[in-house]
Amino acid sequence: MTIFDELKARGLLAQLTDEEEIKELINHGKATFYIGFDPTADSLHVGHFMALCLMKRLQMAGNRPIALLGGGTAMIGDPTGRSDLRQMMTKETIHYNVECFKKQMSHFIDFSEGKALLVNNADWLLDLNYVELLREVGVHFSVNRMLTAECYKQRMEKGLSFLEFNYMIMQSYDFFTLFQKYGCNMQFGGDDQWSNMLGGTELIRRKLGKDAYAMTITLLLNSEGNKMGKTQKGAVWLDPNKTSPFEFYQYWRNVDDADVLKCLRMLTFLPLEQIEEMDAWEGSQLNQAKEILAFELTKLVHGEEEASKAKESAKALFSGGKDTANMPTAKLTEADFTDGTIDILGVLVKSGLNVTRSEARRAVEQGGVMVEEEKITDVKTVYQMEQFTKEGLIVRRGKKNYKRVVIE
RNA sequence: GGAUGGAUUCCCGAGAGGCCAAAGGGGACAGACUGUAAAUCUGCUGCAAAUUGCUUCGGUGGUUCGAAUCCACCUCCAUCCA
Repeated sequence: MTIFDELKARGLLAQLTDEEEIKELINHGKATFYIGFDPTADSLHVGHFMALCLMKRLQMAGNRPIALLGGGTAMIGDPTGRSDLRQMMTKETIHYNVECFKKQMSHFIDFSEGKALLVNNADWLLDLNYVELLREVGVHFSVNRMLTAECYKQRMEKGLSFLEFNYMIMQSYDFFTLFQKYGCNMQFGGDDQWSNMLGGTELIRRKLGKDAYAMTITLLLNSEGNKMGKTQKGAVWLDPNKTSPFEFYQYWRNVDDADVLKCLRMLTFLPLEQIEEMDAWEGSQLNQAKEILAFELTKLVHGEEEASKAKESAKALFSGGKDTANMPTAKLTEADFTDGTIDILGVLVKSGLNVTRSEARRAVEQGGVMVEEEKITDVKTVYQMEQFTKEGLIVRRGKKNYKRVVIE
């Protein structure tokens, strides 16, 4: 199976500027392609992960990837898919985020010996001369056409600043620059980037009279049409300090039935034949597929050892096992106790299971809190410091939130 | 620059001097049912030393016994005019 067919079979391809040409290039390892990542946070998230996987797949097929860090474009802020202005980030924040991205990316992509490149568009965007840019690049863009672009549509009602309006031009200029500097002939990105990417191919055609290609990958949406990888608390991060391997595992273990197969196809490297077998599974059997999904992804992001740990502790918690060694742990200090005691609300808040005491109180009152498999009904329940030594106490809030609480 | 309308809790959105920690919906959280799923039903949703107290309705000041509600100024947003 060719790489192109595989991508297609996995449902990754969304839009392509020239299917035949792109097929030819990537199947024969003749593509030098780039994917842009704007450093809007200090860690990559699931959306980035998909793009990195695509990079990896194509790299394995002999193509050369360029990871473009948007140190310059982040100064502007991509308005795509946003209903309001992004908060402007300081240069320091952007710089810091760029460094974080670099570190994380090197886990996924082999940058050694020029097999892949890592560049930062701050290197060319920041020194641009305004008037010169307008004359060189600005002439090639029609405002009328830009305004009809999908990515600005949502903003036409709420307002779009001139700053953000220029984002497309910056991204187009990136492609143009990479094309000239590194012979980068293709750009990939999320499907929401389509219009920005077309801007680039158009610019290259107009300025150089040459062809470059663009291809978007399907956005990973759940059955309700929301982007996956987002929780109430925010994104699912790849940084283990922001989203622990256990939480990461649990996120995928808990996807809707309707989304499991799609996720397996799009996110894992499991052979398609194996995934097709799972397609026949029904009902509670899907839980196995979810386990596989969660394990595979955790393995890719955090390594096999962490993945096994996460799997074991999940098993222990939900299937009555005894292994508590790998359960997420919360540490209390002596300062958390008054006269050697702490009440249940204090335990819940200090362990991070609840944010406020009011919230913790509600959880207890509604029968959602268990300590060592025993339901707590009294808000005033008090614990002694000694009870947290050694193994500590296993505290549960709701069905899926567990912490082993120990004293330091 | 001018005119008009607007800003309410996580989001949408009622509220038009006391009965307002603020209707209703969504979301989140908890319970029941389940398969760690979905759907459904129930509860709950500012904070706390919790039959009470404290802080909230864009900001600052004012009127009043009492202000989300009235007044003044300011900030931001939308629409129209320039």
